[in-house]
Amino acid sequence: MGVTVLDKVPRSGHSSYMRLSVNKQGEVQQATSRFAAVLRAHGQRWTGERESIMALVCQRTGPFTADEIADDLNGRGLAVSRSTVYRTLPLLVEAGLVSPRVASGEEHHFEYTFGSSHHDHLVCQRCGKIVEFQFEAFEMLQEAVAAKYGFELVGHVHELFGLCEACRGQKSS
Amino acid sequence: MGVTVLDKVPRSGHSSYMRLSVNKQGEVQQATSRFAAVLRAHGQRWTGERESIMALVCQRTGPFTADEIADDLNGRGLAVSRSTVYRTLPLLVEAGLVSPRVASGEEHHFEYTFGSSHHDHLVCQRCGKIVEFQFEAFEMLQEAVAAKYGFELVGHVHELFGLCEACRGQKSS
DNA sequence: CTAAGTGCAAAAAGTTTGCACTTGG
DNA sequence: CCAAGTGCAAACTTTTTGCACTTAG
Repeated sequence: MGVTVLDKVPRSGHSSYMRLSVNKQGEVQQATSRFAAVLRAHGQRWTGERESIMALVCQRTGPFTADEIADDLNGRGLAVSRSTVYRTLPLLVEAGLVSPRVASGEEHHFEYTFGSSHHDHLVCQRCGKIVEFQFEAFEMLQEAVAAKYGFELVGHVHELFGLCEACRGQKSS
Repeated sequence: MGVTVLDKVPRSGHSSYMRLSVNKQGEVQQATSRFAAVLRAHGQRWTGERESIMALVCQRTGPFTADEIADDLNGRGLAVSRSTVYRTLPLLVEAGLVSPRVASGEEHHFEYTFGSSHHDHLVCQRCGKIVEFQFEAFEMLQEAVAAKYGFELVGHVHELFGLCEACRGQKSS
């Protein structure tokens, strides 16, 4: 059960860290070929733009928006238009590589959720602190529910909202 | 474990059913007084507009958008401006009466999630069919996770994505 | 080759804001 | 009373589209 505590969501920010662990690389490759396969199956094409987007998305560890991906891409000198990013993200969702996330009154958020690195969020409604958690039991139950209704599970969104320890004290601000 | 199968999300539609079961009425009252209390605690006011919005929101059984609420309100002859709805929904979220939901590329969705009538969703990515499910085990685990990190749980979002039985057949459309 | 994809700029959605007017406490 | 809330219209932000051009298969 891995845990990470972030201070507010780290939006945007051209964080040019393209270095990956060997382990992660394998996952990216797997994700990439899955995307390519899904596209092929739908008579769609594997383009350089889609590859760039995929690569970037795989690096992300937290929620991101379409706009952020576009900016990040351009920040790295990769010329991919905003429209293309907007057109590609839904494809990644369909392919089960990315999941939509709950947006708190702003734009839509997505998150890379392919492979083992999956986790869910516990969000403080007051200060915005996010705790990532992972519980095997949830994953198993989810599979069970999906199966019960004849669904093939592709992804999920699971966010818990509440007040963190610090904020519980000064409740009625 | 209650179950309901909807055919696509029933967006908008001025469905003027204001009739409530006695049981439901109690819940609405409880929700209303909670909202009033939270407002008071923050030095905010209990206005007719907020009451109208609350009442409407309590009737909703599925996801809705700010716009829908505004239209519905106006359809019932209640003059509440769109801005006010946009300004009120976040308050309802803070009060723990409403939870944000995952939006699939459109506007932001919310859902009334106060009281016992709570349920989660299983959504087909291809045809949009939604199955509502409720599993006690999830609720309990969620409380456990929140407690583990010192959070007081207010609400949650839990949506499963996949392909329904019908859509699994014609996968590569 | 030619259907699918892309970029651009324009349009459409969706959401927020400033300001003068109301109103709850 | 007066700080908080509201409506309206304008401003903004985010997302979608039409179209001419490019390109993967």
